Amino acid sequence: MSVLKEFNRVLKEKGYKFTSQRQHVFEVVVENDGEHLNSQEIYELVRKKYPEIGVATVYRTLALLEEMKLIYGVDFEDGFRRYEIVKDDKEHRHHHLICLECGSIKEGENDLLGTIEEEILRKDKFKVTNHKVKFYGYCDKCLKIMEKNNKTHT
Amino acid sequence: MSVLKEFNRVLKEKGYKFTSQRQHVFEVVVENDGEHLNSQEIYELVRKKYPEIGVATVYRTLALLEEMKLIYGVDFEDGFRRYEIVKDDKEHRHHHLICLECGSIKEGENDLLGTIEEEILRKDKFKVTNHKVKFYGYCDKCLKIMEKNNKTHT
DNA sequence: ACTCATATAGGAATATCTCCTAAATATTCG
DNA sequence: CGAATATTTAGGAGATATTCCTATATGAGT
Repeated sequence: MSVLKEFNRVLKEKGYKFTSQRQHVFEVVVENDGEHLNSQEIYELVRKKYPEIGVATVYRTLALLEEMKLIYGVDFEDGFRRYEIVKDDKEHRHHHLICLECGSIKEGENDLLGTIEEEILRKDKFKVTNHKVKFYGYCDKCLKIMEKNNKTHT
Repeated sequence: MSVLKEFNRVLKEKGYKFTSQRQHVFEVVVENDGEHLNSQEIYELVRKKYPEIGVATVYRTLALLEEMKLIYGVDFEDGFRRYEIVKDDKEHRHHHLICLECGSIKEGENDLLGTIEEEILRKDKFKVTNHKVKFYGYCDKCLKIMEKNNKTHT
């Protein structure tokens, strides 16, 4: 699995050790891409394959992975820090569409915000290097359900 | 002070009571607009004027104010939930510019994101009703300092 | 003022996450 | 391979932010 080799390589490059704990945590995050797992959930999943692992190690490893820009922590305001994989090696250029009805989280298109960031540089003299963007509203599915309910009500 | 009367009116409208605790919490948030106070800081400030207040009451009141859409909680990932006043009575249409160098938080222009939200409706079939947007980067001041340091280095 | 539902204080409880330390382990070098 | 060494880990204690619990207090309507 080349993604693991790459992980090993980046670790060594930065002088970190390649331990089985780190490997397992990384694997779980990779295998559950798109799930937005939180630390607890990752801990539970890792324990299935590596029962001896400690909570602190999971937290440490997640922090390390984030520092290495392999993963990315998002706060969906549910009390947990949730993680996802960084896809491109540049910046975390994407955003989330969070449905207020069903709670689903969809990842949005990249690059929508580029022009805005230029405008911010012009207007506010602020050089944007990254962003965390969450749009709240209603997903396609829930919109349709709500429309139908409205019709039956009238 | 008409803002307090308005507060009283909205409380009654929703069947909530106008207590001095709620009044003091609300006042502190209003008086420190732009400061992005967290719950602890609000608690401390309220205690100066109303020493008997309890922590739980402050949390409850902040949750109530947020539910009433009078204030708005933001997570700057420093471990605290921070609050600011909702200015327009519609949506929280603004964003934050967070400097990675000095940690300053500036509030950005409204309405920058309107066109993007239209595009999201078209492309993703997702109806946006609100957003939480944080841009990370470097503020004017820090950019200048960094430029200067670069020059002296070469 | 009386009534009653709601709100509060205060502390205990919970939950997430971090710190601490002795033991374990990855990596390097001979 | 095996020894040396610095890093990493497990496990639990600790820290911190927030919520829950309950008897008491208080606002609002009559």
